[in-house]
Amino acid sequence: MCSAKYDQLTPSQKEAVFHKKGPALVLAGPGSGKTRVITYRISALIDSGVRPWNICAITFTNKAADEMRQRVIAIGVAAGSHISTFHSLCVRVLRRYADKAGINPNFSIYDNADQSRCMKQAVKDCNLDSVNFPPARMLDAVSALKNNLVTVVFFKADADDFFSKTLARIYEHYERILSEHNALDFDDLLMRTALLFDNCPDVCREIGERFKFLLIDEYQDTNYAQYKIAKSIVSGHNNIFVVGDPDQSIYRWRGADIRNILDFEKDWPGAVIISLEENFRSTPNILEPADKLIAVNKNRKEKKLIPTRQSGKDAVISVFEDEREEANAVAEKIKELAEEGMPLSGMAVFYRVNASSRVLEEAFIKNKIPYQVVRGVEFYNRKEIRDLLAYLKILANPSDENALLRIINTPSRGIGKTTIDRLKAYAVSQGISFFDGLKKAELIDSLPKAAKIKIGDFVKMIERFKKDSSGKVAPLAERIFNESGLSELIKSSEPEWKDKTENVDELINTAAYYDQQAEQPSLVEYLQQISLVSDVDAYDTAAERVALMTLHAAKGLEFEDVFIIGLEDGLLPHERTNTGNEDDLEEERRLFFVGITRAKTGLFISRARYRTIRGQLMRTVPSPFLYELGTDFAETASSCHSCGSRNPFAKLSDYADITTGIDDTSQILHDFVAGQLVRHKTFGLGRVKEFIDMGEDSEVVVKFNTGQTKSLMVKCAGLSKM
DNA sequence: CATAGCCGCCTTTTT
DNA sequence: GGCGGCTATG
Repeated sequence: MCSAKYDQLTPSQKEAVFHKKGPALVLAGPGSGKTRVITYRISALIDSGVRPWNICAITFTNKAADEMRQRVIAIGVAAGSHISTFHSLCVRVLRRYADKAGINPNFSIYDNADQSRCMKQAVKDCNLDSVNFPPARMLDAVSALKNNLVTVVFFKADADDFFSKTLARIYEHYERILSEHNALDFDDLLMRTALLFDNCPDVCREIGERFKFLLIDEYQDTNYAQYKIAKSIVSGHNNIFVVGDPDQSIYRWRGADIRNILDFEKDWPGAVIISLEENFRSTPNILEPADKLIAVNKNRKEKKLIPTRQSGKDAVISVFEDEREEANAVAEKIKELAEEGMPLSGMAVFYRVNASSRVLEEAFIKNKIPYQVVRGVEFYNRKEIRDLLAYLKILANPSDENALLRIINTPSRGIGKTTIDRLKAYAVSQGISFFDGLKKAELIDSLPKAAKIKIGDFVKMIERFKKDSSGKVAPLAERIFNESGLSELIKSSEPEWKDKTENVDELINTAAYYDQQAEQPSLVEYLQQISLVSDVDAYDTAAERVALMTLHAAKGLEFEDVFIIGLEDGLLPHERTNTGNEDDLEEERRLFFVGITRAKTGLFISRARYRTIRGQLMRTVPSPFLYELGTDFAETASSCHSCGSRNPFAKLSDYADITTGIDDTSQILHDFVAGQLVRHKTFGLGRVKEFIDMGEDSEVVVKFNTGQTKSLMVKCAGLSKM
């Protein structure tokens, strides 16, 4: 505590940073210095004599981990503490204790694409059709089970109704396929680690001794498996220190359980609770509407956002004709701000769904504004990248059938579907892996001679690569690219061969970077690492470019000026959450809240009257959230209404009026949209379920908040649109 | 067996 | 509007 470096902390921040031992929960609103508290706490612990390697800090993304590492070093602490995400930590643990976890340490990590492939197969293997049992839904269900540490055996024993029993079968088959491929999915990483700790007290103890202090950021977004992992690690000493904000919990759909943070005191008796309510990021102009919005959520602990900054410019809500006008206006406003001196890196545009980035990109290109779409995984989803990685994966893990099937005939080498089917049948009949089946192709009677030769050549090539797969990754990747025929394949793809080559070069660069930074480069480790990259990981904070990202990706970031587009019912809140489930709606509200509170001084919210959805131009309904931002806010806008500024094409700076938009829609009486909010004189608020267009005699089916559903004649019903 | 073209599907958010 | 999978054709 000797150092002046802690002087700038507030009293509550200091209380958190210098918390000695035992469990502590830091309830911290947006912009209150959460990450700073963890960073300084690492430093304070080390100052007090704790060895760096006895500290484990968990962040939400790899990007956040990288930044925290740099900050820890920047405030004068030598590196050495373990800072990573839960998933990365689990991979390390699982590799180290693979035998005790009952897995092969060279496991592949299966991403969404791999998972759906396996799930499709699993559904098929159960002789079920994918209409009644959509693989995507089954995957969600299995993921939820894994997040709650429900194993196949456990779930099977519990399944009593038809659906559960069927799901249990699907789950079992899916797990079998994964294990045959020697693969783990994202949820497995957590579940297997949690179960390992449960089953092997010695491993648990060893980890607990290694990590004498556990710090977790974004604790509101941890799921049950992560909670159990944390609990196991600290079981010997209870030195758990978590930081989070229940109002920023936006990953419920992924199993995040807000009770982890709400029940912290119950879980760890004697826990110290520290609140950080002061906001150092945003002006009151931004915090006020944010506060009013989040206050609408019923399922929450009340908490005020206390501004510490001076008032600044007003937040703005604008209406545009369609998504192109909206995107254009955003681009123009950004250009204007840039001309006034705002660096491009200080501005960001947020949207609910990734698909929204397209229109924005076009507008940015047209306006010649440098931008970056923050979407890291996209790179790894490119065909040429996946192909090259598949070669590497098959070397690291020959059981990885997904990888093998991907490259066995890429580039074409005359091994077609029939050959593959025969090979597969043989492998299954012999109870060996697909790759081992390939090696024995000579013995398969059903295969023509030509096919055997081709397969033999392929196997020889893979074995050749395998011989130098033990050292650095980059030279191996380069060699495979040149010798496998991938390089020619790409060169022959006419218009985009240049882009593709650049992408491959980029991949080889990342491999080279890995080689250089790793103590002992290993192909397996490299592959496992890149499987865990997240969207934000690709975000180049230093680049002088405007950042475009989803609201989810925006978590933990901050910008001087923030644009949030598409404030329309069905988009934000998203229609998939219009299930009548209040919890889902509240999560969407929190998502909007997270977006708003990323802004330091400028907040520009917008919506479009029409939006192209699935290639069709649709009339939209304003997001109900717009009405929750507060009356002052709405009045600011309507005062402009009186001055006659109603031009929907106005720049964002010329306040368009949100109430104008409402008036506009309510005047058109013969056109309702399913999902739309309406009000009836006697039944009150409701949502349109169906619109039956019969001109003057049109009917509309409305489900009212009272619970009843009514079919009404539009011309007599006197419905007003909200 | 390869390729092109077509049909029909889905389409939230992500480690 | 984009992709995966299927089919028809070479």
